[in-house]
Amino acid sequence: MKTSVAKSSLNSLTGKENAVADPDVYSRIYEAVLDHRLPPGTKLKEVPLAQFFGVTRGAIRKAFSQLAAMRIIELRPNRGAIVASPSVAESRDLFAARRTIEGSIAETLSRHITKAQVRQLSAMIKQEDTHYRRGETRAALKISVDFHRVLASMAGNTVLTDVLDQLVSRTPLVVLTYRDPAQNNACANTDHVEIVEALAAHDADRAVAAMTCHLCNLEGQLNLRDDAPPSELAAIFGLANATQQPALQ
Amino acid sequence: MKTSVAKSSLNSLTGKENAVADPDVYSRIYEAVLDHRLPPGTKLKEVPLAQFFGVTRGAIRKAFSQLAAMRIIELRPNRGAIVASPSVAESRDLFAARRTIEGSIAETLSRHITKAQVRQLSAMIKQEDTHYRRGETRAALKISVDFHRVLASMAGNTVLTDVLDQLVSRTPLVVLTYRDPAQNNACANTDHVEIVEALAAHDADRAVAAMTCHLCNLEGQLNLRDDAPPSELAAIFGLANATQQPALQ
DNA sequence: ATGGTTGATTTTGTGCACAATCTGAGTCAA
DNA sequence: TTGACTCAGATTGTGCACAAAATCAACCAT
Repeated sequence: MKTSVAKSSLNSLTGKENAVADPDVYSRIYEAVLDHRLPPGTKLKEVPLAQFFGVTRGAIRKAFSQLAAMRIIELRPNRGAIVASPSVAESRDLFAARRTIEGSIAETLSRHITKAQVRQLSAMIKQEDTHYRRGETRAALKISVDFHRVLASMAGNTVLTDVLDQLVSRTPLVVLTYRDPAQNNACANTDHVEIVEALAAHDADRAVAAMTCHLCNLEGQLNLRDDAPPSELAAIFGLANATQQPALQ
Repeated sequence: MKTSVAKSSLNSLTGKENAVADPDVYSRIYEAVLDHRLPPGTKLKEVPLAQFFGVTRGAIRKAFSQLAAMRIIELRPNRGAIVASPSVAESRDLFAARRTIEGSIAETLSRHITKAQVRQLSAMIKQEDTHYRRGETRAALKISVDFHRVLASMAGNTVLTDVLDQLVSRTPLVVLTYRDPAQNNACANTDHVEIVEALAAHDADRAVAAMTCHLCNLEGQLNLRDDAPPSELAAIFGLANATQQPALQ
């Protein structure tokens, strides 16, 4: 098979790292989860994945470890990995945490944002818009996520940037899990425009408000009612359900 | 040797976990780093550690992986692990991030804190104080750290709690690295009292101010001047220095 | 039917041997 | 002395075989 060939060529390209997952394996699983090709609750078996990617179980294991750190998958002792199914409470907490952190980032950045940075952000928004118009939802979504990452890195606090990266990475999974099918997610591209305008005007209050509002809008588009009385039970059921019919959804 | 005996008994107690480090190995290394028995820059070799702890290299490796995720150690491909030596900029960012997150936590908690929770926090402060009076600095420091963790969990946002846990865990390493020897670190126990009082009074603004002030005080006790012109060079030098003379510091 | 038990099969976890890589002392030439 | 080169020893990375555990279906008793 071309298993060993693919592997060795990959290694020479990327360089192996101690306890750091092969970035390709990591991102391929991550993308699959975000594409809903692997819906929440799906069991991830090591051997099939290793064979499919042409790597050893060890490589899969490392990727699992990092995906679990990002809360993209859940690692259960002796029982393998499943795609995470974030609860309603956890999803709400995630957005609340993002409001806190990104509010702070918007405030900081509004003080020392440069014109070049404003241009870069505007370019991202334009690109995002182009993808949306062409119906390339996935590409647009990716840029939309990157927009927040870039914003964080521009603010200059590396610790907050790292922390936010974890939160931003988890968000698409939440969105896909609780996206309201009735509601068309006209992703608030105008929100991003408003944020950049406020930043460019060096108006901290307005920037924070715009960011908070944007995140609230995003959360508001989701179906995050915990009305179901046995909420925990429902989560378990949904989880077991997905495990049994992973290919059907 | 009792290697295998110690290992199997440990396993039966803790239960092995997929890609999750043995908690004992993890915390023993963590404690050693925080005790400055392993100063920043120290090389951590797998085989000696494995022999010392009576576990296999695999167990050490998993612990490394998690310690690296917490930024307690740094993992360099093919070159092993060293104790992290946080830069001045990173340390400042860490405190800034904590102010953001813990400010939010204080604000949230000030709204729905219960009397029982106030009692619990007061008890922790009292215990911390007792340890300080007895000169048990290490025990006191541990409670002091836990105080912030408990505060976060009381606020109820699990995502923010997790995120803050990472930051809080890294803080002692920063403090030990940049502690000003001249300044006696009369750890601001009174700060904690003030925070709890503000929370108990349901005064959000005062609680946020108290928390921010506390973290600023903590940071202010450190020697975080980046006056050295080649700051990056200084970091590298300090790092290499520590690597070569790990036992002397 | 329902609940519990057993055992074959699948899946995850781990130890070890070997491969790949790095380190540092030694050598030599400029 | 400085710099480049080489090579032995030390250290990290990985694949595989085996061990441990969970799963699932079949079976039995109630």
